[in-house]
Amino acid sequence: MKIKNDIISCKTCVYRTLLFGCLDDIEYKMINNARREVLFHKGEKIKSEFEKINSFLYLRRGLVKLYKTDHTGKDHILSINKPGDFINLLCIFTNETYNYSISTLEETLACEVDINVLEHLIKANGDFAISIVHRMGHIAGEIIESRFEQSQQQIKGRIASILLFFADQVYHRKTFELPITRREFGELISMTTENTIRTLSDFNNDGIIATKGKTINILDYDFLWKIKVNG
Amino acid sequence: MKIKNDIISCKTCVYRTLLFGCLDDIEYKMINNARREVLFHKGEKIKSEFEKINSFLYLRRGLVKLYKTDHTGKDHILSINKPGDFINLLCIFTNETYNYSISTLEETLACEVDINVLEHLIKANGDFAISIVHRMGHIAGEIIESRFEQSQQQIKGRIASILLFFADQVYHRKTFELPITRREFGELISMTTENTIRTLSDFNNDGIIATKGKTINILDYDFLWKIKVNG
DNA sequence: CGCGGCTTTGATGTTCATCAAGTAAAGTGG
DNA sequence: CCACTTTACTTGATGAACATCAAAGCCGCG
Repeated sequence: MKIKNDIISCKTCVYRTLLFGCLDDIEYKMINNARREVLFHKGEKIKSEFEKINSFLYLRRGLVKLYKTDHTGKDHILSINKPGDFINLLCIFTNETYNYSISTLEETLACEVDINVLEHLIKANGDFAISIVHRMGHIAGEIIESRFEQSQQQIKGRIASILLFFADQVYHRKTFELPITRREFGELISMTTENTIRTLSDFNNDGIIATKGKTINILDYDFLWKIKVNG
Repeated sequence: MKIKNDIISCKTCVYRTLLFGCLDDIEYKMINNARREVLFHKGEKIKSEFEKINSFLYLRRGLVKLYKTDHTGKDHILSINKPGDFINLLCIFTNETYNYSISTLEETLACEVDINVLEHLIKANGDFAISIVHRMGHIAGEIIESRFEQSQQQIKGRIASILLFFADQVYHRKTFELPITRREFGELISMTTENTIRTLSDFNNDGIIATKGKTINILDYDFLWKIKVNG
């Protein structure tokens, strides 16, 4: 972890309008003053479950996983978050602790804002409060939707969903380097490493994708969508 | 559905302090004026997925299920909500539509508050905004936790969890009438009706519970808890 | 009384986890 | 830089968990 000193102003941040668009200049300066940029290298743990929440976090660059460890020591990945995501917004104002851990999958640049300043602004600026509540609703909706989707899918559908997630939401390309191991892939879809590998091999043999190590090339995008939706 | 005219004042409502404790008298009257009590009979659909959200709902009495229907027509129950729960708080301020349907499992009395009034109060009263955001965080935390739990459990653990949920959270008794059918039980734990019945029969034969139709009597509470935690 | 939905049990097959074993790749210390 | 250790990846065999199909009893309701 490295705290950056040559931090970029929020004014040039493409993600600024996502959440802070309704702040006036003075309020906005408060955020900027209470803010620090932090650079994490790959594989670093940003936050631990049960750690006290004292900042608001969002990603400028990189990729992280949100996960929980069960009593047998096995990890379960809740979601993978990308630039623009507010990785702790949903649980931030509970006055409690994180209910998941966060680790980086790539070198990651994050903004960290003092939670007290955010709380002050929610109290002071009604429009900002509304925008926070809106944003929380959207994040919750995504969680509900992904849970609903997974409960209908078998392993092929779940693998297809994750591959399409990386292609459409993260890399915006049909060829990309998978940022997670096969084991993490399994932890993300609640399947074993072995069956995850087997299914990826099946997709490869069937000509739906081409795999070479961590490189994935989606050959039949439409068919992958059919698998995602139907199974 | 029946709109009650002899509505009870919020002042005597035991659930009032849960969310409206920080409102002053004038604000509180605004809520009260924008509020109506609605009585639904058993099996009634309160809200449909894709319906526009225009009110805030919470339960005074009764029991409801939140669920989604998939493209094959099969229902998936997201959660069962009891008095005191804010059944649409998490998705309410998205300016969008419900992302699940809500139906009653028993005769249910609900309070419905105009969403515009709530939005106005969030903007005007900072402490109220904070309490809303806190409450949303807690609800989200419960969803994340239940998802994490389910991903580790097989059918026996999931059945045990639901039985303990009804005993501990809903009825506060070890003997109760199951408010859902066996099919709905399956929809709640993402298992088939047949295997749900089989497992309940196993628990019955093993002397962990005693079942007679919809009546459930938990005989070995501690063992049920072990099943919930270990599998 | 007959129909439809709920419940239950059994038989069968599919999906997935587990165990085992081996190869490849990546990190580690001398 | 190389030997060594660890971690990641892969395939196969086996059994457990679960879905599906079928059939029958039960119960409430028009």
